[in-house]
Amino acid sequence: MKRVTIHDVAETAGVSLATVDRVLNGRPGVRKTTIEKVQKAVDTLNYKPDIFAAGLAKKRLYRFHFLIPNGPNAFMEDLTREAATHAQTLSSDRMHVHVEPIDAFDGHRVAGTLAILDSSVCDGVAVVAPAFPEVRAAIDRLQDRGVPVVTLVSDHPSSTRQHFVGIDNVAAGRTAGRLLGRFLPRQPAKIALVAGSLGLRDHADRYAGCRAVIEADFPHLELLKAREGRDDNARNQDLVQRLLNDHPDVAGLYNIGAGNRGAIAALKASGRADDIVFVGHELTPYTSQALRKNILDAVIAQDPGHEIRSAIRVLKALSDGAPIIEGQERIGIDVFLKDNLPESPDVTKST
Amino acid sequence: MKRVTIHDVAETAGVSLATVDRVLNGRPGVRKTTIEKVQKAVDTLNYKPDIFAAGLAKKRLYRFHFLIPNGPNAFMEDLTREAATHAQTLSSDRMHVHVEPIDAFDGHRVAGTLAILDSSVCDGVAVVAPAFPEVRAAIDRLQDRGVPVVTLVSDHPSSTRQHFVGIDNVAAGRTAGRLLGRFLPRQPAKIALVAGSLGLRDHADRYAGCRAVIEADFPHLELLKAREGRDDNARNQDLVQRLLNDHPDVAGLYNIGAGNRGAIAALKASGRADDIVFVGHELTPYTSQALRKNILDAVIAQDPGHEIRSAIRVLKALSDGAPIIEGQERIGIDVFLKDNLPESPDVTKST
DNA sequence: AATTTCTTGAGGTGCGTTACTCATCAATAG
DNA sequence: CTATTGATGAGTAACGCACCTCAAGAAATT
Repeated sequence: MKRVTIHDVAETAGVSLATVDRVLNGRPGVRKTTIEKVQKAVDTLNYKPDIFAAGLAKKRLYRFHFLIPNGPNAFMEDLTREAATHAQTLSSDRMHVHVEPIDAFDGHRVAGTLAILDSSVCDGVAVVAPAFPEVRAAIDRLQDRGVPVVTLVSDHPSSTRQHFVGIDNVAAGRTAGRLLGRFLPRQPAKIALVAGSLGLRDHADRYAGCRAVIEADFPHLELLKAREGRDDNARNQDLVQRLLNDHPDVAGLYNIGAGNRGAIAALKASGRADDIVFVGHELTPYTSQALRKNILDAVIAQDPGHEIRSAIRVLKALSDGAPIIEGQERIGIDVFLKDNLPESPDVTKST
Repeated sequence: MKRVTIHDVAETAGVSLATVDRVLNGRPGVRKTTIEKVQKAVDTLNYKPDIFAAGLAKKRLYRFHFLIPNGPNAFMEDLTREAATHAQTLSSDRMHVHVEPIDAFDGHRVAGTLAILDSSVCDGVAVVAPAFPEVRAAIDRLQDRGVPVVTLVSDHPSSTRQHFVGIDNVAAGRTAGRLLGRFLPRQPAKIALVAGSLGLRDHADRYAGCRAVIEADFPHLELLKAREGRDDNARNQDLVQRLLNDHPDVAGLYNIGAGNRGAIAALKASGRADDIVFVGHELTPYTSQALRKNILDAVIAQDPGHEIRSAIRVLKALSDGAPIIEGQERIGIDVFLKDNLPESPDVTKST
């Protein structure tokens, strides 16, 4: 069980240490046949470089920037908190995670933030990318400069980002639709929809997924036109209140985006919270409590901790040129009922 | 942004390198006041040892043994596969994960396997612990010998195991109960129950959770007496077939344990698959397909990949004497409908 | 044949810790 | 006053790899 070192590789390949080093680190000046000899030796010996020694010698440093929207959004706050927590924990692992709050509605500012980054200050970027063309362009340019970029939560499929860490929002919407369909009695009824903005890709995807399922499998249910509340609690409260007033026969409510607090308040005030099946997104102290109180009936969520850790793993792999284990990086669409809530609502303690 | 090394600590503490080393590694022969001086220097400089250098110098090796039941259980096979996959990946991280299949029904054999381990051959053990007193005793003895032990999937709360990696099965049962209650129409009906054995702690917990929810929130539903099929497909098929025959008014089915394949077959054969709400556990190729075909209506699951990774992290932390980040190690109770299934049914590829 | 270019060997240094040994020096006990 | 113990300094050899230099032989070019 002794470790295989470059010495062993050199010996069995019949070359010198220097040559092995040249091959292993892709340095020039080695004949093709020699390269193959070395590679064969590596394979037969199953040589793996010692990450400790390599890391030490390389003085490797992983400097990652996380751009996460600020603002009063509980989910983004969770993301930020998780990232900050890991920034602490991982500083001993030669990883410097820098969390930079961004204004998700100001594309130029975000693009500007991305524009000043390059490989001299940063080895990888994870960004919750607002869907502006200038942001997409900035991502592409960053990649050209050799900085790997992963998109977080919200994807930019047309950009050259190396990886997307997040959930399939169409599937999430389908899941919401099925829960609504199955929780509601099998009789004609209306379902009210509230979104942040259908201009946002994730919201549009969820909407499409939900609609597809309802139309296909629950044709007795009627989806009302989606109202846009910009993920704002006050606006959502107002919207839901009005929807409930205008439609006494609304039996279901799906909040596609954030701002559940407003919807919860309106539903509570209406006195119809028990009768209306309400499905929302993201686990927060508010949605947890609403689930416990039977105001919310189900929450579709993604785990911010998993997402941050996955993003870090992926960025590290990209920096190292290591392969990404797809199965490990798949973010699940979590379904929470009142019974399978995690024990503590605050995901992370300040330890 | 320069790295702080022990040299810096030694300098600002006004002591020698050797003394810093003694303090940092808890070696004897240092006066209390000196220890404090060093510690203060560490704090003010915010010194963190370089894991690369430390790992290299220490020639640290993490040898973990995973004892996982063999036999034709898809979930255990997944666990085994995940562990094996990580054994490969992590060998470069100086971790040697050894997977040892055990016979979960032979307590003495398992206890014997545990008995021959000690700190000279193994730095940590994760075991899917069969609920035999001799196994519990063996775990306790292993810990006494200085080998940290975590229980996996199935807990031994009364043993001295350092940690449990798995889900809260009462909550899982509650979740199943609520899904049944909400998916079924609000009218009197019977729910059939199949378990592996109510002598198994996890199964008993799930049963209790399900019963509690049904009785409290869905009193119009009647839970039939749980039949025990020993997680065996043939037996389960037989059981379900008989249950459906004997009770034409059965509207729901909850398979508490493994052996979904048998239940699925029986349900399919009965021609009542579409009408009966069927909730089961664990995501396998069979349950995935049954969900897609509307035979299964919901699957409660735990992610074997998460569990293996969590166990490894916990064992590593225990070996290092490092703290465990509870929030990160909490295993979620996953709910799968046909819409939020992971893309590929086989969780891991052979790369 | 002379010259240039390519390829390889030999060797060294540094990375930050760990885990030693050996030598001091002081305080304390006998 | 000496022997003993305790606390500390000083130094060093790994650990395995990355990266660099210098030199020399081989091959290709002119």
